[in-house]
Amino acid sequence: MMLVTRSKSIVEQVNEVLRERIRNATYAPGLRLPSENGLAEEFGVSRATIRTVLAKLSVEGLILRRQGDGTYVNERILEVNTHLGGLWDFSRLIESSGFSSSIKALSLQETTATEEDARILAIKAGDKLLWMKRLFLADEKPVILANNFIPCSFLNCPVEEINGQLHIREILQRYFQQRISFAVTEISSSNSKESFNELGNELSLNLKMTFYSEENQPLALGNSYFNDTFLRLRLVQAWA
Amino acid sequence: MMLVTRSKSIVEQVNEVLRERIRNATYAPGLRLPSENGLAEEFGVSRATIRTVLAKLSVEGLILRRQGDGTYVNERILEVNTHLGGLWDFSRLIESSGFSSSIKALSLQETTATEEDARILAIKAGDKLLWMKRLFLADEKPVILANNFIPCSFLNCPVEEINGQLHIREILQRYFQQRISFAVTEISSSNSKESFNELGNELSLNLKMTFYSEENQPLALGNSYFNDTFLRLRLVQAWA
DNA sequence: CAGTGGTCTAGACCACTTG
DNA sequence: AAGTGGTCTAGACCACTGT
Repeated sequence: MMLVTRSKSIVEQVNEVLRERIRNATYAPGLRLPSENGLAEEFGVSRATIRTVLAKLSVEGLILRRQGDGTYVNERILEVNTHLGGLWDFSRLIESSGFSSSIKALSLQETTATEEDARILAIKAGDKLLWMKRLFLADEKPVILANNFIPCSFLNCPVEEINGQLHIREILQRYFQQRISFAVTEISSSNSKESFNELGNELSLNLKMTFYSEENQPLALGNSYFNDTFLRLRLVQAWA
Repeated sequence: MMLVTRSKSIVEQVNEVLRERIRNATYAPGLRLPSENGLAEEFGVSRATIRTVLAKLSVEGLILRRQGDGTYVNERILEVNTHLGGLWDFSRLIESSGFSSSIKALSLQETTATEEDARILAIKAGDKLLWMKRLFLADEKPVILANNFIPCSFLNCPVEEINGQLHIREILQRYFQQRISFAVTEISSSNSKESFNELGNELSLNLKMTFYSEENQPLALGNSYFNDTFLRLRLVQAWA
C-alpha cells in the first residue's frame, strides 16, 4: 500500500488510519490488532515507523500493549477520550464526550493589560490586548465560558475581521503569525459570579492557561470556567 | 562512557542523567544542550537512543527543540513540573511544588462495596474492600484528603500489616501483586463537608480516579479532595 | 555553507507469552 | 518452538536555522 502525500509524514498518516479503524471498530474493542510486522508490511513501512505510531496511541491510552502477547484496543477509553493533548481544545473535548460542539462569540474587543496580565505576558501594563469572550456549547447548552487575552502587537488585521469561531491555535496562527508550542494550565475550583451569569451554575472549574511559543515567549492567556455538572473533565494517564 | 547495569535500560539511564543535569543547572535554564550527535558520542549510544530520551523530556515540556537550531532547557517549567505522568502521584506533586511531603494514615480498614463501587470495579455489591483514608501534608499542612478502595480478593496479608505510608502503586504491587497500567481521572469542583472537616476548606477540587491493570481489569478506586487554596494543580501540555 | 533536529529504513538481538 | 513486543544500532536523506 502506497502513501504518497508529501505534506503529512508517514507516521501521521498511519496514525490517522489506525485511529479511524479503532473508532469505527474495524479493530473491535478489546480485541487484538495485527502484529507490528503485519502492520509494517500492510503499510509498506518499517517496523520502527509502526512502533512510533503505536507508542503515541499507547500514551493516549487508546491501546494496551503486552510483550509476548500483542496489542489490544482499550475498550474503556472509547467513551472517555479526553486524553491530555486535548485539554486546551475545548471543541474536541465536547465532541469526544458525545455532544455536538459550537462556539458563540460574546465579544471581541480591545482592552488594556493589567499589571498581572503584563507580568505573565512579558509586556507593559496598559499595552493593548485583544479580549475574546466566548461560550462553548455542547448540544446547544453552554458548558464553557472562555476568556482569551492576546497582545495586539502582532495583530495583522482590524479586530472586526477576526473570525470568532476559530480555535485559539488557529487565531494565533492566522492573525498573529504565532504557533503554540506548549501551555501551562492551572486548575482550581471557583464560585465566581461570571460563571454563574453565563453558565447558570455558580460552582465550576476554573482553568487558567498560559500559551507559549517555540521560542518560549508567552503568546496568550486563557481564563475559562467549566460547568462540570454537565460536562466531565476526564484525563487518561498511561504509565510508562 | 560505558553504562553496564542490566536492570535499567540505556534509555532510562540516559534519561535520569539528563534530567539531573537540567535540575542542577549543568545545562542552564534557557541555554542550549549539546547536539544529538554530541550526546550520542558522550554516552556511547546511537543517535536514535538519544532521540527517544529527548522526545520524552520534550513531551513533559522540560526541553524545547527547534529544527535547524538546537535543544534548549525550558526555564518556565522548572517551577511547575506537574507534567501529566505525575498527576496521580500526590507526593511528587507536593514536592515538585517546593514543599516537603508526608502522609498521615487516618484509617485502614475493611468495608463492603456499594452498588456503585461494585459496578466500576466489576465485583459484586457487598464484596469486601480495603478502605484507606489518608491525608497528604505539604510542609505539615494538610492539602489532599485521599480515599482509596481496593478489592480484598487478592490481598495477601492482614490489613494491619499494610504500610499506610506507601504510594498506592506500591501498595497494589506489594500486597496485591497487581500493577497499574493506566488510570482515568475525573476532575470536578466540590464543596463537600468531608473536605471541610479534614482540610479546613469547604471549596476544593474533587478527583475521582479508577486504576486499571495491563489486562484492563479495574484494580482500585480513588476519591480525593484537593485544597487548591494552598497547592496548585498545574498541568504542562506540550504540543506534538 | 555547516550544523542542527526530523524522518525513515533494515536489521539485530532480547524478553516474554502462548500454544 | 513460534510469535509477540522491547531495545538498540548504523546509516541515509531531508528540512530548517544560523552565520
